Amino acid sequence: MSPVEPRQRNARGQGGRLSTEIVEATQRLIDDGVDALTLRAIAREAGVAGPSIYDHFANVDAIRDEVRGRCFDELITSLSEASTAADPVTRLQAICSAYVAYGEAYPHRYALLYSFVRTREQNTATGHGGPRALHILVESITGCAAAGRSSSSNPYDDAVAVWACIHGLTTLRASRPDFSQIQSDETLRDIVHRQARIVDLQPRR
Amino acid sequence: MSPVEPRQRNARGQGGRLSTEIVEATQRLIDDGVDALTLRAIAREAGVAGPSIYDHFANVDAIRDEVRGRCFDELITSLSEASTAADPVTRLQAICSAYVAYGEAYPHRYALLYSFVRTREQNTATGHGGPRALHILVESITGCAAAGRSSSSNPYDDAVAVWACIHGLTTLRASRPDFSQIQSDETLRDIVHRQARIVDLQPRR
DNA sequence: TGTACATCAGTGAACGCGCGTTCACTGATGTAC
DNA sequence: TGTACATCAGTGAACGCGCGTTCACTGATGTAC
Repeated sequence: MSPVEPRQRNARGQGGRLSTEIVEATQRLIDDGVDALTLRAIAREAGVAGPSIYDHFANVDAIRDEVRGRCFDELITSLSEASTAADPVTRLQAICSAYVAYGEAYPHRYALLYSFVRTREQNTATGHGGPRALHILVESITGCAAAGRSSSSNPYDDAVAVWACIHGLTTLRASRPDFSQIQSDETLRDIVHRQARIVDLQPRR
Repeated sequence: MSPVEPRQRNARGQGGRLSTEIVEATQRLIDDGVDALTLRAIAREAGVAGPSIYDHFANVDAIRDEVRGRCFDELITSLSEASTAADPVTRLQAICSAYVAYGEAYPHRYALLYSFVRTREQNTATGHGGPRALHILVESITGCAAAGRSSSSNPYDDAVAVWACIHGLTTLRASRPDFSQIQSDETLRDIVHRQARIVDLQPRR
């Protein structure tokens, strides 16, 4: 549990590095699904004494917010990297697959993104991940419509619908891992196609 | 916080009533969004000494499971009661509205329904709410298809899709209360119509 | 080149608190004789 | 009708624990002279 050899303290002038180590330690605890994220548990995981946290963060919520922001960045990066295919429908599909895959790979990080937000400051501080993800979807659906592959007359509205639906599928996959229908790629495909009003070139079946 | 006059103990033979009072107290705490649901907090809310809980429940998880089961029953009842309209599309829409409305009225109860399940026993003990809700959707979509109002060739698959999507909309509404697009009835209507493959008699607009 | 001092990056002990859990108990109410 | 006893529905005190937070401290490393 605790590291065998004691942590080597950062060199003079490198004190800020502990800040990153604290955030990474917290992310590990979140990934492990710990129920109670405490300051002392974070300090233990980072290999540091409890009070050392205070030089870098005011409290656990501040650390959690930092992790949340990182996770949003990760997710957005993942969506951008998936957005490479030339065919607009393939691209939309890849973006949505990447979205769901992130939630599947890191269910606790994903849950953190959409956890109840206590204060308005937290909301405005880290709440931009949703709109950024949404923007990628809007662009993608706009591309499908421009290519005549979607009958969407309002890509923004349809992107919101796609977002809500793949969010639902992602969280259901986490809470019902035994429900094969929900885990199926086919289900994801159908949901996205319908909400994005994709016009199939050749109807399936 | 604590009741003014001390709780009157149950009459002889009525000891089991405290069990219900404990569950109700826990539900109040959950509705209030308390972060840490502790045995002592539940006892305080129920107006009872901490150890008194042990006569009725082994631990907090057992109480939470009981609350979870009740909430599933509530939700299913609410869906059934909404399922009255003669027109099958109106009926499906009413069921989905009731679903989302439950999550809106009791966001913390709804979150409890879909929270991570620790043990398989808990899952099988209270996990039947999902399938029951799903069954109502399957029947409703089947009704739409039979009336020629849905082009669904597989009501079960489409019901799963509808379920995942309205689940996503419900949780997004809770975590993004300021996002008006998500709160809109129009968005809910569009999502359900598309996933249930509803054939509009007269195209909108 | 020495040396005194300042600063940096943390540590260890201590505090008061709420927690889960145990244990012997209490007082009201029913029941056997 | 009395009375001793059993049972029921809890209670209060106590325990050991982990928590957040404070405070004075430590020891390594840079810097001024």
